Amino acid sequence: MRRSRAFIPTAKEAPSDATLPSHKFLVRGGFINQQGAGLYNFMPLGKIVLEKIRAIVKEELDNALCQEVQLSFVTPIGLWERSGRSEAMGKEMLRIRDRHENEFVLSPTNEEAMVELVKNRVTSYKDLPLNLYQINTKFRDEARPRYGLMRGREFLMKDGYSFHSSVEDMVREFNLMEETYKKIFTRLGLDFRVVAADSGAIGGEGSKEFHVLANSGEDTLVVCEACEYGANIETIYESEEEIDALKAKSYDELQELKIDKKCSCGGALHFKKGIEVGHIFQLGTKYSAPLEAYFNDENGRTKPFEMATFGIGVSRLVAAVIEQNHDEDGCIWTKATAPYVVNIMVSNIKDTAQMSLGEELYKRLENSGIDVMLDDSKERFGFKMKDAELIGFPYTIIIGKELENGMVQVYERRTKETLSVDAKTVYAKIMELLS
RNA sequence: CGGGGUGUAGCUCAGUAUGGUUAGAGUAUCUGGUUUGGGACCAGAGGGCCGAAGGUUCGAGUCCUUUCACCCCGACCA
Repeated sequence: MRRSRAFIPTAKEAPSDATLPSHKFLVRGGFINQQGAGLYNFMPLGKIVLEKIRAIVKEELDNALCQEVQLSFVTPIGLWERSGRSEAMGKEMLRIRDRHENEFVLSPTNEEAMVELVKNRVTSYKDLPLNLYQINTKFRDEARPRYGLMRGREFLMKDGYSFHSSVEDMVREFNLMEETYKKIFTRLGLDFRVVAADSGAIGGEGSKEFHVLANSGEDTLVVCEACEYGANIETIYESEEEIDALKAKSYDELQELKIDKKCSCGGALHFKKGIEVGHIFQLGTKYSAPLEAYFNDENGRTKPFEMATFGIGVSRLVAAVIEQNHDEDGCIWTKATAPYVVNIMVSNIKDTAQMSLGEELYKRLENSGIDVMLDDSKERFGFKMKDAELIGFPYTIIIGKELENGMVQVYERRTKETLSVDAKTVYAKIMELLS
């Protein structure tokens, strides 16, 4: 993309109500803008990031033999009445009426719809297991939406549902999804923890949450510094009385308290703040039994499906990446999530030598499949640097006055270090950095 | 859902206690000039139904009523 043609309305000032870094920088960087309470528009940069995350999620799920579908966003109220969740979810479900006065719900989640989809279409144990997912808009009418993309009312979520002929097979899939989720978050370049969790309104037995570690997270986790153990503190309160005394304390107080308890591996336990970006549940027959979704087993017996469900907050991940990766100047995208990985900054576009080198590099990198931005805007050097830092390109090639000596600079956003490189070898250098 | 707050230029905000010329600033935008390695400088220009609807008044951004929207604290919540 060329900066001179791009719709990237960056701003010096953040909206006064934004408190989180991700909210401030995503708005200032021209990624998103607010449409209403808990409602956000994605502008070109935000849309690219969202699609990149979505593509990685899809690729890993497809590798694990999950299949993507797309369920209707507007669903008849009857679907929710049959499962009893019309009542249970209450006002969080946004209800609307059509011209015939029929009542509908904007899907907050899709267990019912997915069970209905599979019911009577898969009727034999021979056709199991089956794992279907979608990456689609959800709407939850939160009492108080806040924190930008972190807790919106309308959001993009991947929700997956698996169907099995036995509990053992369901647990196998549950474990497979845990591994798949780890691959996804690792590929995204995130520092995360898998923790034992409370299963909340969805219900079911085994449940694990995936948290991106960030100071601004809304959840408090207890994590072991030595092994992989981690738990959401909500769960611990319920199961371990001795830590219950800490319940009333604030997070800051918690930080100062030493937990005498050691992890079973012997490592020390620490409190961390986390952003929940994934949640997997073992459902069993919680939905299949009441909705009468049955199959025949090898003995010809009719049984409800054993089910599990798997969620990833795709639009929340956009914010989570920034909560974990930013500094006072703006966003620091990971290589996998950056809207453009390389920014070629032509310091003075009136300088034909600078401009033609910029164009040449732009073409070469694009031909190599690199997502690259050519900053051919008329702005001055300082403005362009501030802009690049705010947007957060992982690398910026600075083509400026040093070109007279045949040199350009490679600026790394995360470290803010600048490396002087011969203009002739900068392409190879970038390819090396990106490999 | 309880409690509190805010709506004035694209954005960030003054102005409202005590009603009174033509509603301001910064920033952004446009023109021209000077600049050209860290959001530059000078000069000029455009941009407003003061959230909306009623009311009081000779006169309302300012006072009253209603309403809508957004935000903050809490409760709730994948």
